[in-house]
Amino acid sequence: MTEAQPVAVAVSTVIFGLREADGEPALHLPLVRRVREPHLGRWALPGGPLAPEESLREAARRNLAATTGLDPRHLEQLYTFGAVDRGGAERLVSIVYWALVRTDEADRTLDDVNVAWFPVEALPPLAFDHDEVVGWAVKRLKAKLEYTRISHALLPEEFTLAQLREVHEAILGRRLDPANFRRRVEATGTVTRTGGLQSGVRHRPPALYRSTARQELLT
Amino acid sequence: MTEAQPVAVAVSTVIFGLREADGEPALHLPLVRRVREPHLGRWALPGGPLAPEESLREAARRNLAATTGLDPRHLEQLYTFGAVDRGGAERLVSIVYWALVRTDEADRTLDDVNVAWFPVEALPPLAFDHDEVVGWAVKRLKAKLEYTRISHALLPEEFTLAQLREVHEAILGRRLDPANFRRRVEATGTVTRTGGLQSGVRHRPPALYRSTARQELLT
DNA sequence: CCAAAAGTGTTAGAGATACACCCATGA
DNA sequence: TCATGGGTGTATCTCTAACACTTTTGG
Repeated sequence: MTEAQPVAVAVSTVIFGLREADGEPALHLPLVRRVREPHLGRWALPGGPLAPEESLREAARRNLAATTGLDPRHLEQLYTFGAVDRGGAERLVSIVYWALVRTDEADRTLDDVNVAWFPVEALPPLAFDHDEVVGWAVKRLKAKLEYTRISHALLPEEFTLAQLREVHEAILGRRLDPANFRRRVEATGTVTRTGGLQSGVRHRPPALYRSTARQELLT
Repeated sequence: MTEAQPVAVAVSTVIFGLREADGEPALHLPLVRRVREPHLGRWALPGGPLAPEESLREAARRNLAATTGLDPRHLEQLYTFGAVDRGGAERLVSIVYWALVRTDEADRTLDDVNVAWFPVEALPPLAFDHDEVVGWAVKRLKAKLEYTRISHALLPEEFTLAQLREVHEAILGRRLDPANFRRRVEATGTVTRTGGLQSGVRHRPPALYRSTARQELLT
């Protein structure tokens, strides 16, 4: 199981961030326009070849930084695609990661005509089988929302429960009852009150929370 | 993202099957003894290099058949490991699948001194980081048991609910209430009564069931 | 005072769990 | 007939969803 193979290995990443759309936060992701064949001119997931001396995770992070200038709060392997007819002439095995970046960070994307954010609900035609890949990533994100606290990775250090709820609403695509959401989150113990209040709003000032310090479980 | 890389790609598989241990079914998996360096003589997961003209899934199935002679009822990608220091001198990316084989099939394993079944609870020291890999696979199996019907893949076409329950008990490592298990399974609609009864037992003959025909959702 | 969202209380329903009890068979 | 697991009934508990209601701010 150690023979060399004429197989190219690349790492790509599906990057999620929240951006305003129609006055409400909506799930977006950055794409890069391909500048060479195959699929020249099409939008694609940021990615590139695996360097011999870096781990898969490092490759994902490096590519992510190189193409978008972003530093993800969450980074996790999604799936490895390796169908024989995936596009180019030679055999390509593509290891896909998915990442979450903070809302405020998502606005600091590198300024490049070949990089742009798109709402997940309205993506352009993508190169290769990247449509399918994005679909998987969205599915995984929704699932993990239910039993982990990855949603914190999309918010700044301090946040209100309403902000956290809006994140969940944007990802799940449906409204959540504020009262029940509050109780459910507080019961999990994943958030802690900072003691501060958010002022400047024209209603009762909401309490600020932060993610409870705990051992991060890498997946 | 299409440059050739000096990286070897291999596919390995964690194969689960049920075998008797202390009169009760227990989760087992087959291992192969390494016949070359590195880790010569150690037990390892069956695997081998990816051939240029086969899909990842095909590679897993081929390797599985070649080393154990088995044909899995369930086969699913688990994770891709690619740390730089994973063992050999050269860089190796290892795509791991996990599989389930039927109990009756598991007894027909190829007769080879370098292939043997071990109970998951008492594995020998494994080559590379295969201990960790097996741990992940077990975790995934337990999780999927709750919300899919993969457990059927470990049983013959027709089975009693007691057999199905024993499968779950063996994997989860704890007893389940027969009455509640029955109702829960029947409520999901994943099983159908064949109309037959299992005779020869010295108590009320249990009804036979089969897995409800339905679109298989590949993961 | 009024609008708006924060935050609390309460009730009804669904699903899980524990366990009592009857049923059908082989020995 | 008895032991054994198959199979049914049922009370309890927990969790969730729905929604009424009180609180606290800015305008």
